[in-house]
Amino acid sequence: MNLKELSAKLGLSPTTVSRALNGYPEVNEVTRDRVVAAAKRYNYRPNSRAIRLATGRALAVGHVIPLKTRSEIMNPIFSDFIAGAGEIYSRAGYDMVLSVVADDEEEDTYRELTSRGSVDGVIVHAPKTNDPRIKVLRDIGLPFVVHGRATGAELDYNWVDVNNRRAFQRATEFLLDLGHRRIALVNGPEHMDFAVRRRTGYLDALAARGISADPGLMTTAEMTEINGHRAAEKALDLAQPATAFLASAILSGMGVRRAIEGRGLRMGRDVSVIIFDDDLSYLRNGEDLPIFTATRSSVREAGRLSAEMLLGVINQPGAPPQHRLLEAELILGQSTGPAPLL
Amino acid sequence: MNLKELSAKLGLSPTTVSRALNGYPEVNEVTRDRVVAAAKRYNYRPNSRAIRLATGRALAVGHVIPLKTRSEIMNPIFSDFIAGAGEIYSRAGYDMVLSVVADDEEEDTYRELTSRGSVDGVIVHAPKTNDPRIKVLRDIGLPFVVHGRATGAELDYNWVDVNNRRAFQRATEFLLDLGHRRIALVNGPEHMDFAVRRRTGYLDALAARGISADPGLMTTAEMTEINGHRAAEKALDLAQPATAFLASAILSGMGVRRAIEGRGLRMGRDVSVIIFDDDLSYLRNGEDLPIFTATRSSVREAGRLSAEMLLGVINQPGAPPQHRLLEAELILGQSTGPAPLL
DNA sequence: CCCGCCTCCGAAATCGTTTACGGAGCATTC
DNA sequence: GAATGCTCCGTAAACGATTTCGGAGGCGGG
Repeated sequence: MNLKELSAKLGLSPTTVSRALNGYPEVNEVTRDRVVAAAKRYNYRPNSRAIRLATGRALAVGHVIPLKTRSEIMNPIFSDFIAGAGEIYSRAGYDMVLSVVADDEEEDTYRELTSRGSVDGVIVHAPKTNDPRIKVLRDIGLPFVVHGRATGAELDYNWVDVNNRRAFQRATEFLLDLGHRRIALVNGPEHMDFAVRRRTGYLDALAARGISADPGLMTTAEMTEINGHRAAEKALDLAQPATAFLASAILSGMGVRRAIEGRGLRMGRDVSVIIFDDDLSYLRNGEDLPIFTATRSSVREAGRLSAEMLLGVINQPGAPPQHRLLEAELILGQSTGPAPLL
Repeated sequence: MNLKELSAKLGLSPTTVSRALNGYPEVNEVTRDRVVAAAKRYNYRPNSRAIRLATGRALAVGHVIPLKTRSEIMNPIFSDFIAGAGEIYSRAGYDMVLSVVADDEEEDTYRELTSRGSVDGVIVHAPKTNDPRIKVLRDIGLPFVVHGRATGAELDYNWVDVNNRRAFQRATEFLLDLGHRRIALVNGPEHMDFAVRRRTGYLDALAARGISADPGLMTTAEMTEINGHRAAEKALDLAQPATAFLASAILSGMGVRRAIEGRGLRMGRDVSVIIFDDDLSYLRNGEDLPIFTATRSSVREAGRLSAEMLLGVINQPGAPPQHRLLEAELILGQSTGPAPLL
């Protein structure tokens, strides 16, 4: 059942039927009702392919995912972010198209997507410091929103980000207030922008108290359980071992916990741990009571906000760049306590 | 730069240019070369919206994701499966569109997707026993492939699945061979089809040795670290505690391990653990040496196979239903050993 | 020489919508 | 009573490709 057939059944022109269904004012209300009723009755749904061609819009947004052997982006964050964004898209009648491409094809993919007209905008995931994708997208003229920020980008752009620096600064201060002086940082990969910001926050807090950072207490690696475990082992083996940990992800935190308990120590009493909790649906930080004290910010919510921003940008081109800086909340769990007296 | 402009520049008709670029035989090779060169030179890329309308194909496949508050589908599996499938799609020039919808809207979404013509086929995720979606899709006539199987479906359909029953049967036998008699099953939610099959495998292996299953050793819940921990605590608290565990996911297994080590026991010596390892990119089972003994089957590979099957089904309608049953390999890690002597 | 076949190309319809433009009918205004 | 404006609807041209149908020209065969 297409528009022509429906209009024939109604004895109207396709124009009027189209206008009636799309809410245009130049159609009598009684005919509109008649049209709407018939559309429902005959189960008419406009062909999206035709709409897209006629309107020149793709009614779709893209998420480009570089398929690295190193798994940076295919990370636990991803599915929850997608879930949040997808919620907004489907509500707005937009499709979400995912492109999984080889690492070096990402730029080409953006060009393809625009010149073939398959998307109206994209979300940029996992920005690195000085990320080249931003310039490329600006040059192409494809609307985009970055989930995170890319320090060093010369041009302004749309982004949604968590205040990573502040979060880790607060977390560090909290540990310092508890008397901890040997605080280990179990950070993510530091070519990622968020990881740099978190380190900065950590260092700022230490500096503010006149404590010099110990490079031996700082590690950077992909945020897996194993890496967390390894980093904690190392920090606990030091002559002056760490009494507290700041972990960039709940998985790292789980590794840290395992290292602590593996030594017969108790987390929250002997050693304190704070994690960054993205509030993932299948990696919950406890149920009623949080296990880890954490800086928490829902990545699903970030997905929603990014999607909303992108749809806004698409529908009002020429508007000034938008920014949304979310503050992570500091939630108290069972993994922190006063520094043990020596 | 569209087809008309390009053909004007070449002094040819749009027809010939289209044919030249699409490899039709009725065009002289020298003109074809000329056309191809010009297309590259002017950076011409055919508008996908127009192609879709003209050919009547969507050149896209859908993945419908019910957005449950209970997070079943938004699970760790998801992103790796998507990565595998997306690889195949982009190689074939297909788009992958994700629809995140409320639980009760899934059927409507399928109808919408077909009648609006936005996809050529879909992948069905996380089938339950007697899953209603299969009948719906058959009725609609939309090509689909199920990742997993739905016991009790009356009609035949396309699927890609792991031999879950066999995997858990072998794992159980392996533990029995090591002398274990109190083997706990830490299963996933048993309205999911794969969970039922795994339980069957477990029970079959026990029955074959004349061991009656102890309901107190069997738990079923979402596969999180916390639930794994809880289940293990319970099984270790029994009067006759478990000496071995069979966990349905690596996350559950991590919880089991924590419970074991929390009691000062050592995994692999005092208590054995086997997990089902989906080979997730960010939840690796060790690095060189596997931590857990495991039945392993790459979910990313399953994504690839499902996508290939779906594209095949789309391009040869009317072909008989296809099936692909993958066998999980049993890999030896450090988490299993002979049952302790009493 | 004519017919038929093959090679190569073009005109025009088609896919199913949206939308610019115009026009009929009626009421209002001066 | 003519001009103007408003309401409501239709004609036809887009959108940018594919595809059906057919035709011009060259070549070989009878």
